[in-house]
Amino acid sequence: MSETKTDPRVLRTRKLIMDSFIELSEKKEFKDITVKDITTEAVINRATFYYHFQDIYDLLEKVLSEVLLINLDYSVYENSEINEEAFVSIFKAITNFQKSLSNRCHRGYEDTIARIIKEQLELIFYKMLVKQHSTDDEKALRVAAVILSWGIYGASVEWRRNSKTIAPEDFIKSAIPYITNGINFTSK
Amino acid sequence: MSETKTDPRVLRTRKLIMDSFIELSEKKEFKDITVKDITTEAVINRATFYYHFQDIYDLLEKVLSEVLLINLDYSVYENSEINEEAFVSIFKAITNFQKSLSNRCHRGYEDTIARIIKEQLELIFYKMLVKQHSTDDEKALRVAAVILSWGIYGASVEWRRNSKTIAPEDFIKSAIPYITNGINFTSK
DNA sequence: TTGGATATGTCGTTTATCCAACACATTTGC
DNA sequence: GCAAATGTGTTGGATAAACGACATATCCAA
Repeated sequence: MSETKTDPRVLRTRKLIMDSFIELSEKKEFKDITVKDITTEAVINRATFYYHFQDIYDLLEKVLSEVLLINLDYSVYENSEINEEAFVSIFKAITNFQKSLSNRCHRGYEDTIARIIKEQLELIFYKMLVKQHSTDDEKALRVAAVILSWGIYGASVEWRRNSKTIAPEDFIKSAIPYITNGINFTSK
Repeated sequence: MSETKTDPRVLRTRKLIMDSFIELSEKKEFKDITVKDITTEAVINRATFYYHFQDIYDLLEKVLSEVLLINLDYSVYENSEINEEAFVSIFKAITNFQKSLSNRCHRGYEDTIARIIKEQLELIFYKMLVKQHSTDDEKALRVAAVILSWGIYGASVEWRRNSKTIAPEDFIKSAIPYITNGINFTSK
């Protein structure tokens, strides 16, 4: 709730850097983008880059996390408990996100991207679980979040591999009954 | 030529302030715009405003000068000596500029605006005269620039008062022969 | 008229950003 | 293969911008 509001300078600078990176990544592949490119585009000093990010991989992570989070948060605010609707919209968010990535050619960073997606998913699911079950068994909820995140991410991998012709919502909907029944069974 | 390049921070901040001011001046009249409004819109600290501008009138001057200068510079680079074409395009720049102002309602500041326009015109004309006549009689060129700036500005006032139905280019073209003949006569 | 609210301009301190320089790694061209 | 060029990550000192506070001015409603 009460986030200590951060210095407007850092907000500006971070946005400049991230936007410039996104801009550049529409023209070149990630491996061809240098820190100098980014700071030149953003018109900030190269040293300032390192004030905010550890290196260019750190930037990649944070940009991807944020882009993904924007999609996911939307799904969450629309329906703030884990139900069929939420599941479907989160799944669509993931597939959308991966589609936008494939346009930007981050080849060779699939593992990094996969990790980021799962991390963000886990965060989201955990938040929702806490809201839904106000238990204090934090660890159990964390594990549940891990399971859900890996599961839904795995589904997106599967979808991309075989079933791109099926609409994402139909693809995920077909499996949901089994999952949700399972969840209801164990938690009630 | 060799302008000492200025700190990117000040370029950014000045642009933020000026853009915010222009943005605000499309919604309110100048007299209703406060320094706080501007700095809030720009998301900069109020003290920073005073680091760059003496007060809000100073900002008005600089914004107007810059907007006008953009128009004028274009005219100058297109044809860098004072001839009929340059005269016409400068005249059009002035009338354009005044038209854009009348949309933004700077009522009560006509005198300020008139002064700014003449100052900028004088600057432009002086530059062009220096380039054209590489004499070292600086003072004479300054006086000539004053005459030209007042003259062309006066023409724009006259045009706005009576002849808005005539196209600016036709309006100014009708008078040019007499002026340029005069200039050629005295300088050759 | 008064008093509260809002705007102005300034100051001292803290923090973010700039800049030039450095040592080191990687790439590129010959 | 080597040299030159380019990229990386870090440092120390200089400067801009942020922030909170202040005295003062202006405005407006009670």
